[in-house]
Amino acid sequence: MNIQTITIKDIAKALNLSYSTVSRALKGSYQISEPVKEKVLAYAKEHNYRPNLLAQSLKNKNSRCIGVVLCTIPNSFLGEVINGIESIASSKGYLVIITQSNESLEKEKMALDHLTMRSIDGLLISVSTETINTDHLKTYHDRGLPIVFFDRVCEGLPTHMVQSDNEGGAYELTRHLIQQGYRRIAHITSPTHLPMTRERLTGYHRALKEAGLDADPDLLKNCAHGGAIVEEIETAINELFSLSKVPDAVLAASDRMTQASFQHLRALGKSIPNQVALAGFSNFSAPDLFSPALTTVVQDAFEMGKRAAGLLIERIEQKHKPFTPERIILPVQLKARASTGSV
Amino acid sequence: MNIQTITIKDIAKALNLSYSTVSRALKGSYQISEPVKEKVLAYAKEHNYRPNLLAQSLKNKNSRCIGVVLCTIPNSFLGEVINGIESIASSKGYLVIITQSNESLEKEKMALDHLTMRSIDGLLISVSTETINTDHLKTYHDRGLPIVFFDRVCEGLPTHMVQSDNEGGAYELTRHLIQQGYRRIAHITSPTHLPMTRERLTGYHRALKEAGLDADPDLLKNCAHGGAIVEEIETAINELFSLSKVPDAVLAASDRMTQASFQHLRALGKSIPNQVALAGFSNFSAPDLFSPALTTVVQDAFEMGKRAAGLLIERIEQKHKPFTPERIILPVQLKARASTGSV
DNA sequence: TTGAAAGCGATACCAT
DNA sequence: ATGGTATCGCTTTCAA
Repeated sequence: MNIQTITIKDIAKALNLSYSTVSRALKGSYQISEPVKEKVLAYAKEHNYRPNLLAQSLKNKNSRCIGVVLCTIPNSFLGEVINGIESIASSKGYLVIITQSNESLEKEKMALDHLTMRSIDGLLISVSTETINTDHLKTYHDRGLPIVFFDRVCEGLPTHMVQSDNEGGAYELTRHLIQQGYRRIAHITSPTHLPMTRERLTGYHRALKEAGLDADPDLLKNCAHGGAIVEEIETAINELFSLSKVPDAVLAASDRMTQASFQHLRALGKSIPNQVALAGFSNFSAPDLFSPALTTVVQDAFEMGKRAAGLLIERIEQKHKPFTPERIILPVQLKARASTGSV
Repeated sequence: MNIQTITIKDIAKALNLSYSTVSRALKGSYQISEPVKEKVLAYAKEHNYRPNLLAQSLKNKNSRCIGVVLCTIPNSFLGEVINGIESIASSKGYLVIITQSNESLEKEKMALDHLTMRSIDGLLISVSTETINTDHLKTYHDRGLPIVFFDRVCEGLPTHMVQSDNEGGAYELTRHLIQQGYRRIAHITSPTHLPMTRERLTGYHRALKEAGLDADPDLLKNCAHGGAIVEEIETAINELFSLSKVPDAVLAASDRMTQASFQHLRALGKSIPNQVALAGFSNFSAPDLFSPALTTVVQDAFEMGKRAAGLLIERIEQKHKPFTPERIILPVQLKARASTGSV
């Protein structure tokens, strides 16, 4: 249903004008005389005229909507990204439609299909952990849908991407752990096909190498679902602690992984940071309320949303012009706290 | 833009049929012969026909979209509510459009205007703390927009509402605190014009009365912005602790209030639960990771979303039929933890 | 069973 | 400066 009071036709009839004149007057066209403009505007205001956006979209072939696909909304990091997206989008007059993939490729495709059927002007996406093949995105991209990746980006599509400095963050975290005296640092990672995972791994390795430490492959645990399934992380941690040489520190790759690791380490009765240190990528609103307070690398989620939305809208509004895909790397910030012995 | 491959007209031309026949065949109308139906469907599938939902909406005067207005997306409770809403909506073929009011009446009105301009079939709303007057909602409701309230409901509109058992929750929390030996229990509340606030207050008073305790008005602190502004809560707590008779327990009304109270009590160096106990309404995913673990009343956020969406869609699809406004009260669950001395 | 045509609301080209 | 009209893609009434 559409809560519409009057249409252009109503105004035209009431004022004895043609549809086109009213339409033009409403848009402030220079070809319409002042008196007519004023009359139309006044009548429109008085009768609370509101254009039918559906009809406009149908005619103009644009909807001033942008679609967002991400794993899950109840997530401290992504929630802030959404806020960043909305701040830019609404200032430019775009409506944001958010859909969730729940880490499922199937749902990601469905979300994409739905969004495009509803006519979106562009897409912002952080892919699911199952998204190895990107043909579904490529199809739409090739047909002209502007796409910008954020957070979990994908290689292979010539478009913008906005992400955190994953390598730098993992490097800082690892170096910090080493400085604190930890030597057997385990790393719980997301699926390896994600660039993000490889970048973090690179930072981790670089810090180890710089310190002259060996990278023990036993200390690397891969979580195929990126932490969506708690058991996965519990298993990883259990395996780590059944090694002959157990780790003395755990580096977790995401919000959920950090939290799940925390919970499971406590359940196992491990004392943090004495028996084992814990640090991770995370955007909890209050990591200092945990016991002990969590050492984290904080990403600028809001800025990520803003940048991604900005680039997308620029693409949408300059569709004709050629462009060079940009890859934006946002700096992250190490927050050393008690969980790594920093007091 | 619309990623459309072919239209009904294309199919009609290709198969030498009229538009109407194709349209009917696509909908599986009984008036179309099997062979024609099959031909059309096959051709449509082969050429990846996808209906233009904008055009359909314009014609049918429905959009199969429902709008949601809430304070803020990055919120553990509301995030889960959204998931509940989506689970029902998507199963019934509705797209969910989420907008935020950020506790501002102005933004709430704007969100409402935008949503209705985009043609939503119905609205789910949890009002902002500033929403005392509900004329903006009434206007749309009177014009036929189905509305269902959730969480922060409003009186005065003859429509469904879905909320938690606020009175019961506050009662349980207060009774628990009393049982644990606390006697001067402060209550930090949301704005008093919200039914939710009054209900919680009632529960709090009922428990006090039952235990034969006086309700000291000094122990009641009202936060006009419902916790959106941290300073507000800090001030409330500071005032409580500058009383001649300080409280020995604090009952917080929401997620954000609970967290902010926690943080500020710690900043003040108050030992929880020895110097002061803390308990509150909250849906943190891991209240046991706090130090000390938080005693909370947990609301069934997902169920709230499901019920609200279910009622709304029912209203949308049976618009003609008269209905009796329902008020659904969802049970809550007390989780006693260390912050109230329960260890 | 199928087709023709009007119309949803807005826009823009072509006239005047 | 203003009006007439076709069009966007789809649905539906009326006719055949």
